[in-house]
Amino acid sequence: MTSPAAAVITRFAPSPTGHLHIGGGRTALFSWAYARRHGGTFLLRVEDTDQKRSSEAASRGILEDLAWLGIDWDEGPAFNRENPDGSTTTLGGDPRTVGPFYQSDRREVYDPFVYWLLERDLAYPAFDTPESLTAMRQQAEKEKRTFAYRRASGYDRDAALARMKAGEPCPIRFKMPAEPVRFRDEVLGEITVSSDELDDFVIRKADGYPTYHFAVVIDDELMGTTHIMRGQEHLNNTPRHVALMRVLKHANGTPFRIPKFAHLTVIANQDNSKMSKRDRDKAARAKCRELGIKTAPDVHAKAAGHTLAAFDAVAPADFEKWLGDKTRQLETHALEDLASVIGIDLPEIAVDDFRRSGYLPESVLNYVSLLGWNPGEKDAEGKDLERFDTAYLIEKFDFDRVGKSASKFDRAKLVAFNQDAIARLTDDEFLTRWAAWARRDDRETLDRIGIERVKLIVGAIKGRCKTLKDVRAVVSFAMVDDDGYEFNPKDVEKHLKADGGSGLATLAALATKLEALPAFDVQSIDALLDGHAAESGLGMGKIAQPLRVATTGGSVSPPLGATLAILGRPSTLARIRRCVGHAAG
RNA sequence: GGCCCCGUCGUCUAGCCUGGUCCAGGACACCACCCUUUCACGGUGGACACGCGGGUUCGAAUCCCGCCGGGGUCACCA
Repeated sequence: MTSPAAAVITRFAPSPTGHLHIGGGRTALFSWAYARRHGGTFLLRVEDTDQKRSSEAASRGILEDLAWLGIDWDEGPAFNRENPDGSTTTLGGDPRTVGPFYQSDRREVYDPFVYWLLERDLAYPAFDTPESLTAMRQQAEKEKRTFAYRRASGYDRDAALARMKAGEPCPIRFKMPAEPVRFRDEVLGEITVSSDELDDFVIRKADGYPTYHFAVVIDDELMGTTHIMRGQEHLNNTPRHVALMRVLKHANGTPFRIPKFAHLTVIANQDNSKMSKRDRDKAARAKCRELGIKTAPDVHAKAAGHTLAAFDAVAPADFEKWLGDKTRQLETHALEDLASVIGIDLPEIAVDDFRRSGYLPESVLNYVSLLGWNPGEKDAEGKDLERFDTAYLIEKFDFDRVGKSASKFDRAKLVAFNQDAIARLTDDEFLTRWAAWARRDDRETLDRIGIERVKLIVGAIKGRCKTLKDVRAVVSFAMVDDDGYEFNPKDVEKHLKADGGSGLATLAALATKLEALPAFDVQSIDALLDGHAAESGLGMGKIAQPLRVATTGGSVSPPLGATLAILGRPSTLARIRRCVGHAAG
């Protein structure tokens, strides 16, 4: 038995300002895996102390993102996750009564610690104006040294306390001890920061809310966190937190513990810029500029065949503002509408972006866990082991194999992982997964093709899909009306009219046979085609390509059995008839 | 700019701690060929890296120093 003191408690503490970023997803994954590996507890805490930027919707979105990934939290906000079998599992809860888990609901938790510090002059109210703060910063910059706010030498503590007690709003700052801070990071090693670099940072804002620095320290202590994993952008904050932990005590005199830290590297774009939600808007904006799009009507002018429902919900004036303002973001679906019109793939940044693009959670998890970590094991062929599931991750994950250098996100490799994961799915699994995905993210294909028709040809199309979204492209020829597509002139020439119209003759013969075929399914159609090839002495190419041109307009489509089966007999025959007429006329 | 962190193929990385088995291994991407009714899939093969300069050593991707390069951070945001 492990003693309670040895139990591992990890947490993920997002701030709800939008969907979960892929980097946050990796942090959550590692924290979760570490807790699972040690039979510990993984908890979720929502850091919503910034009233202006936090939202209820974003919190819910992050919970959903985590649940979709399959990362379940033992403690934290309650969430009902729907399982594939239709049942639901409730995530979260508060068995140790360490909640609530929204920091905005914990305000009264922080104040006693603030007062405790205040009484001992380890913290103090500050009354600087924003102007004087800016002036100090500029002065420091001019002198080429780090700006670190320190309490002025003439500070009148009694007067300041009196002003605070009189109700004057003011931030409260922590009085940073003068000694350097040294701590050990599980991945980076020993880190030392001179006290010159540390400031008397704010622990409680004038609005009464604790700052992030204060709330994390208090909450991690109260919730018993033993291991803190977070992005490397927090590395510079850690000395502040450690300094606080060293002086803070509970009411009964017990000092705070110092948990173990592990700072994970940043995930960057290929050009080394930080992956940011704005990258999606940036990509779309650049393409609009390239195409000369300046107004909403310009978008409509190019919209042939594309739905613009979400885009049209955006006021034209707002769209124009968006075009000229790098800091603006378009609503998710509006942006996707726009992207399909201008013909670009938006870079996925948030977990939800990957979900909507049709990636499987297991491949996202697998790929992302390899960014900055690797198991260091070989597979049966002696190659580095790269493809694994979360059970394996849980079994192997530890800090000693976490990398120190930043990594770039390579979408192509993710795609390869996803393609592989899809290929390993059984036909039934694929169908179930696709249907569940399409219900949320591709209603159009689901409605127009329908699960039953996809089922007919699932075996033939599964291997052609790199993502679930690709089903749409693979069956797109079946989504148009029988007279709703063009015949590619070059293909008509090459496969139908050449050789004195032999392709057309084949088409006519095939139409008759197809009409008489007892069962119009993939196998029967393939058998019929094989039979015709043997009988006529023609190569398969001479048979298949004319049919493809006739039924899809071009020379590229899934294997013919599948192509014709999903169209169904009436459409197939109607399309052949139309084509013959077209080529003859 | 100050401080902190990092530096192996285009990208993710193994190897580095405990120097020789590394004229550096794997994966993705790329190129070629094969398979094939198209497009894909698949198969086989190929090209591709130790940032630079010193030092230590019989021997350095591995240890030390310097330089250069990249990233992070400098809020009453988290």
